Amino acid sequence: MAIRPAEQLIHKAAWLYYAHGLRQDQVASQLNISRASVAMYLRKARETGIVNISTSTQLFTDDVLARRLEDALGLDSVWIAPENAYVVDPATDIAVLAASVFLELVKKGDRIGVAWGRTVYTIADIMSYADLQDVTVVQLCGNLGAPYSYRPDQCTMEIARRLNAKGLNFYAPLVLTTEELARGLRAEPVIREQLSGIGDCDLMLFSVGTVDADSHVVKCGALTSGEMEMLRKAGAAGVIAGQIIDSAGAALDCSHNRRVISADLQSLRAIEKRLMVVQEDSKFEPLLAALAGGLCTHLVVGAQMAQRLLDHAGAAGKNAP
Amino acid sequence: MAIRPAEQLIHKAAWLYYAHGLRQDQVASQLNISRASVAMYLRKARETGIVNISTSTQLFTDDVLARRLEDALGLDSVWIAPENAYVVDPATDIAVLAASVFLELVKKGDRIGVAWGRTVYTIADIMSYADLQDVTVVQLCGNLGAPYSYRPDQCTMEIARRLNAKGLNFYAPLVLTTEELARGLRAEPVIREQLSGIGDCDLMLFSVGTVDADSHVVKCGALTSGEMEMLRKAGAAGVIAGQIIDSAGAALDCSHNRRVISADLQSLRAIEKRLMVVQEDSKFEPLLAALAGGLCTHLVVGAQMAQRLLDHAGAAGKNAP
DNA sequence: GTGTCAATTTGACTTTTGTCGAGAGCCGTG
DNA sequence: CACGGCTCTCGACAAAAGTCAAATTGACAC
Repeated sequence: MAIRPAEQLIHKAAWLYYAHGLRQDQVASQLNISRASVAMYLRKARETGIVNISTSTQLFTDDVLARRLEDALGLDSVWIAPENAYVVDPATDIAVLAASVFLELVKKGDRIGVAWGRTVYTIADIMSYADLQDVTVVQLCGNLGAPYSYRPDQCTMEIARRLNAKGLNFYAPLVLTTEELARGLRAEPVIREQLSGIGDCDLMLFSVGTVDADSHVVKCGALTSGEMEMLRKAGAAGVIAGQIIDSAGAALDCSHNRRVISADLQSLRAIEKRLMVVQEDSKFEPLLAALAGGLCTHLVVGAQMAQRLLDHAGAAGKNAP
Repeated sequence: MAIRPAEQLIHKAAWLYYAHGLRQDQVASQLNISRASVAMYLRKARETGIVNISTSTQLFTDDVLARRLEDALGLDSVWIAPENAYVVDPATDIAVLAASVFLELVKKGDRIGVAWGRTVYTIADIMSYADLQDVTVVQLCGNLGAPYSYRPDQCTMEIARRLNAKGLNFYAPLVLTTEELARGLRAEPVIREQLSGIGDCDLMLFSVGTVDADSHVVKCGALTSGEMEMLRKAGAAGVIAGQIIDSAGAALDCSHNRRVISADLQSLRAIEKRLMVVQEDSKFEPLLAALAGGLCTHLVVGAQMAQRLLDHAGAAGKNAP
């Protein structure tokens, strides 16, 4: 019988195996199929998120360093990926941790804002599947016109797919050529609606970009390296969802920001849980800017970066009083 | 080195294996231990709840029968354990499902009320481990003086142990000989505090007892079969947390209820999620009584019982208009 | 009818995992 | 300091799970 085995069989096999603790051959005889099929169904069950295998990220917050950072920075929670005994490379380790943390923070019924970039896409890519109900994933900023590897819509859709959620894409370019056009587009009902819905999110996933010639926004063509150079001289310190922020974490008053279609920082701050993930050690300054702006509540970083942050906070603390 | 490998190693092994997807031998070489040890740590990780393997109970609510029951009874959610292709026996199947559902409903930070009885204890016994933070499990009624297999405190403690939660026991007998003594005891600060804390629970797990000579409360010696006989004549229809309810689901006006140390039904109804589990088909009448009293919001039953409930609701519906 | 196609299933094989008893280090005790 | 008792660890074997190419099946078009 080559009838589509439907979710029914997958679910049943998963139930017998994982919930009742039967062995695969026992499941096979219960369902009158071969053990090989059972093995296949179980793989599908894991890939679909019908079964969920998660490991506690407790240890990574229990770290003394993490606790001290939480206090020093006034964050809800900090996770630190240890960098001594890493598995593949520090960046991947951080992404794996971030994916677990993210899945731990998602609740059914949630509305989730997702930014973009290499970090976010890496997380999406290694994230395991979940079968959450009534979850919506919304794109936080416009798209890139040119085809590029880690596009905002790709990040959004991939995460939505993994969570078995609805993905809400942004059908607008990230950056326009004139401010007037950007204003006009923002006023469009479809766009306006999406932008105003961002504040209703329960959770947000993002990273922060650098403001040098290697920056993501430069490489993807949203800005030339010359423009970036000028912006940096004007006080640019980081990039959040396509927008330039200064070292205080406020949106920089510049033409680029006025030509961008993206969630404004005010709306982002209205989101209860804002998970920021930083992989590269080179993102120290941008990270500081984002923290200064109170843009994140939950943070995942590597051990090295964590130490730098704490040293910085300690030094600043000592200078202040 | 026979130093206690602490949670540290267990956690690390679990992380590499489950989050990073390494094989056991790879984990072993990473941690410089034998693969056999890795296998052992992983088992411990599962037993501790450091890793969590859960399977969606979606299918059991998606059932048409379940949906119709939700509507007919006005419940938030109904799960039906299919009884045709059962694994061990219907009762165990129901308990396995109930345990999964229960774990799905628990959130960290929750306060959970737990009643007692064979059903509750069975669920506790097969429930997998979880590593939840800040969870408190409170006992909903007093204890039995005589040693008995499914004691209230055992149910509470076992569930607390599985969830890695704090267990709050009731240091009072379930039923006293005089009403006066019961009143006095209820007024005791320790007891009063515990009783008044019940309404603050987020979740409650309970079953309902029968009111015949085979009843749990009779077998454990809280009531003689003669007393039970009289209570039944007086309108007793079921038992909830040691208290007798009538067919409308209200506390029966009787001496026994006045001599019992237990959460009053009003407090129970203040709990947001009230999960009731019924294993035996013989509990049809008690179940109806509990439903009539609006005592549960979430229900787990077997297919046969579900069908009877729906037939009953349908018949009642037809008679009414 | 019957040929084609894609999906599903399976048996046989390989790899991975679970388990057990033996051994080794640690500690308090006599 | 020798002695069990204890826990942790490991090697080797047995059991279970993963994988793949080949076979079967039903649907559909001709």
